[in-house]
Amino acid sequence: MRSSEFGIPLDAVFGALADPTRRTMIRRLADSGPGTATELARDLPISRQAVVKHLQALDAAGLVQAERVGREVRFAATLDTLDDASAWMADVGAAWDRRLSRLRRRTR
Amino acid sequence: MRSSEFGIPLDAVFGALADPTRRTMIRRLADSGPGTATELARDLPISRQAVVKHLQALDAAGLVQAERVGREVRFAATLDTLDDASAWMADVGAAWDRRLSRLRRRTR
DNA sequence: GGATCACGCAACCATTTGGTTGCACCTGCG
DNA sequence: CGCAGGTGCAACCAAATGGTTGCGTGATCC
Repeated sequence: MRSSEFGIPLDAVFGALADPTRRTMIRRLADSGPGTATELARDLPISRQAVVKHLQALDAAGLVQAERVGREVRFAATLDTLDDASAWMADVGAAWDRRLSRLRRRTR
Repeated sequence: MRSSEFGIPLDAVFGALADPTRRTMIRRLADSGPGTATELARDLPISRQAVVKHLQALDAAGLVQAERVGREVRFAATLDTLDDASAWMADVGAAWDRRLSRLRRRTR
């Protein structure tokens, strides 16, 4: 099981997901479709600039993708990256389960 | 479809997973079995105290469980919590996919 | 009983993070 | 053209993070 070749972005992905505001944003983008920083900021208790910074974090993690449309910049969720994170978790979980069954077989 | 009732710990879980040292630790615990802070510190380039702090973070996230054995404290991985995180990601992914297929049906 | 080993607590430090405000720069529209 | 709306810096700030060191306490082993 070609485990363990997880790239560098895990830091960024988990880091991005660690913030509730950021989670809210990507959720919003995921089910209401792409939007601009200014739009996002309208629904949130923080300034547009704060939103921009969060979007940068999400972008760095590959969780969001920017596209310029005239004078505005629309951000869309790109959730392929979540797979890497899922894979990592599954991998650790597998190791643990493997160890447990090994033990179970041995003891009592 | 019991979606959306994700507890508070998502912050803690993703936050804990965001740090490479912490990921290394839980991986180590997952496939080499439980260990103490002092042991962990031997394999890592940081002090025991730093390891302790990381373990606190992992514990707060419910990713690790402490058990006192005589004069030492052994930490074991408890990965049920990962499921919550997985579920969250799956949920967002689902929303996104739903939206995509809705669009695909509509445009061209 | 005494030396030792692992742990717990606290102070302290540098850097990162999440947020703000102010202002300059484009781009589209009437 | 002129102006309004959206973006893009940059400076600045408080709090959280990841790390250190020093020292006190408690269990174990001979």
